[in-house]
Amino acid sequence: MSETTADRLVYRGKEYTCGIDVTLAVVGGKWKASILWHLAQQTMRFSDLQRQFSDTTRKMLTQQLRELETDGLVHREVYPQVPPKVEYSLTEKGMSMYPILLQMGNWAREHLRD
Amino acid sequence: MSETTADRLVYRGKEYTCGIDVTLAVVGGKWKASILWHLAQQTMRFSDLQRQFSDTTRKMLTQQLRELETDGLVHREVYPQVPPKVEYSLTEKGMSMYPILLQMGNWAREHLRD
DNA sequence: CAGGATCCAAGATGATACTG
DNA sequence: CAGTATCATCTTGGATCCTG
Repeated sequence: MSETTADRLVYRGKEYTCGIDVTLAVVGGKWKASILWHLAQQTMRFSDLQRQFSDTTRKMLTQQLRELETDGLVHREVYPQVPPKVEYSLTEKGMSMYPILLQMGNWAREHLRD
Repeated sequence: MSETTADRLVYRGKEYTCGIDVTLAVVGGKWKASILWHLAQQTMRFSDLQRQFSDTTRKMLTQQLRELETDGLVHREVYPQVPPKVEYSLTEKGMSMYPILLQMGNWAREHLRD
């Protein structure tokens, strides 16, 4: 992330009005917060994630994981064997997001009673 | 927000896998975080917000404000006069989100260097 | 001034089939 | 097992015009 003029931020070629929006761009995608939460509990194989997100297509899951990997929050470890084995885990950067995710969860429970 | 079975949450008719996703649904919309941040600084008229978000259409701004109002984060005060005057401010619930927004902004600055 | 209504383009997501 | 490719669809966001 780099700063330009008058509080404008640039991250990966896109402009944002504030850091909050950058964070939302990184963790706000569909399923991303959930993925991060699950990976914070334990390293998981792709098939484990598929089980957790049974109503999500493989395509979406893969896509979101790739983006999280690109942003450096998730590490993807490929074991060169047949059948393939791929494990996903959080990087330090990913871990650093965890406390904020917890607070977001708590906020919903405390403030959004129907 | 209410709980159903196996960690499933329901908020305003939609199902979510966790509270984090509910929070993201509420504050993750386009411009919403920015709107909340600005309103945390001061009450603003619609025209003030238009100036701040000059590259946003009235339609989008109105839509996002309406949703924030529905979710109880923003208060909309209409003054019955001609020409109309409408002021937007944060509710207590909206204010309660502010610390988390700040943390999200800080996280981006600390962890997302290009 | 502060919007609402309508139509359309673009982007995000889903279904399905195929692969090393 | 862990994907990719392609096509269809559903949802968002923008442009434009109208109103009390």
